[in-house]
Amino acid sequence: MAAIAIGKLAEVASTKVQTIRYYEEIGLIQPFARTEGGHRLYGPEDASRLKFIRHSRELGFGIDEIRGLLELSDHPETSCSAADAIARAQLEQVEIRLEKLKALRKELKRMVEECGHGRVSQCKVIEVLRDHRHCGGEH
Amino acid sequence: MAAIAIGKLAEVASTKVQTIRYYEEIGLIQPFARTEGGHRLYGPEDASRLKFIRHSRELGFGIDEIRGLLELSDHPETSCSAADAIARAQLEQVEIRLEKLKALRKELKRMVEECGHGRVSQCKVIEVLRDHRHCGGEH
DNA sequence: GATACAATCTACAGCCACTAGAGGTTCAAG
DNA sequence: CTTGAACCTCTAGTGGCTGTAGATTGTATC
Repeated sequence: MAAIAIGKLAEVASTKVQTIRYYEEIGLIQPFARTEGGHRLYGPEDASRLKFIRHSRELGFGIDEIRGLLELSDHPETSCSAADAIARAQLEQVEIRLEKLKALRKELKRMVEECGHGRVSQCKVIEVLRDHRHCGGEH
Repeated sequence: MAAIAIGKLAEVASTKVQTIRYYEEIGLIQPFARTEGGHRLYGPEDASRLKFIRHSRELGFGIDEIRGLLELSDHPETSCSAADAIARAQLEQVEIRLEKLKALRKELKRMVEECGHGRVSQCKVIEVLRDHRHCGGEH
């Protein structure tokens, strides 16, 4: 059987060894066995699982959501509406963050564009930070 | 003199009391005095300072950057180019995050749009999470 | 079989920016 | 003078890892 050590698993899934051990601690992934000396042993399906986790994290899913998605992934016969709901909720969150970030960029842009490069006493950057009312009420 | 207690300061700056104490711990703000019993006393300039800190945090500046901005704010006679640089760096970070978030939204959108609402075994959401290659190479 | 050295083990501390709680003290209103 | 809200300090927890120390194990080479 093609058992691999934790280092190799980390490599194929572009993760750190510690991260895998952390995922084990919180119950996301388990080695199928250990060597006599206690080294963790993983199979190919663990690599898939870990990649699934990492990809979900990249997409901004939290650990609890990933737990849910993994649960679903482990039960292919169930309806995928739960997965859909989780993804939709995440999309909504992303949209919200996106809007906030856009407002933020607008304000920062104005700040640096209005900077006269003189003394701090006339600095728009500092002034805007000092007084929220300069923001045009976007947040 | 118009000394106010920490609760009032928290209120006027829309902060939590604990947050102010935390800011004190890390050296961002200090009460000008204490009562005999040990209660912190603040003046109006502390409210401005705290608002400055909070607004900067809302704009995504980290504590160390805020430390720098406060330092500049305290020295109005110096050049504002440092403040400008900090703000520009922050703007750049925001642009980067914005781009990432947009790519993310795109992927999530495609995920939920392609979901056939059937079984998990045919679910696009799960499938995409499983295999990064479904992403169109955006990240 | 000995040796060297990389990889792994456990356990714990630290990161950021707070937030929450316990258990006790002080302040201000009535 | 009593009540009760607000305050005090101290400690621990959040999320999602990351890093370190010191010991042990696995493997390649001689």
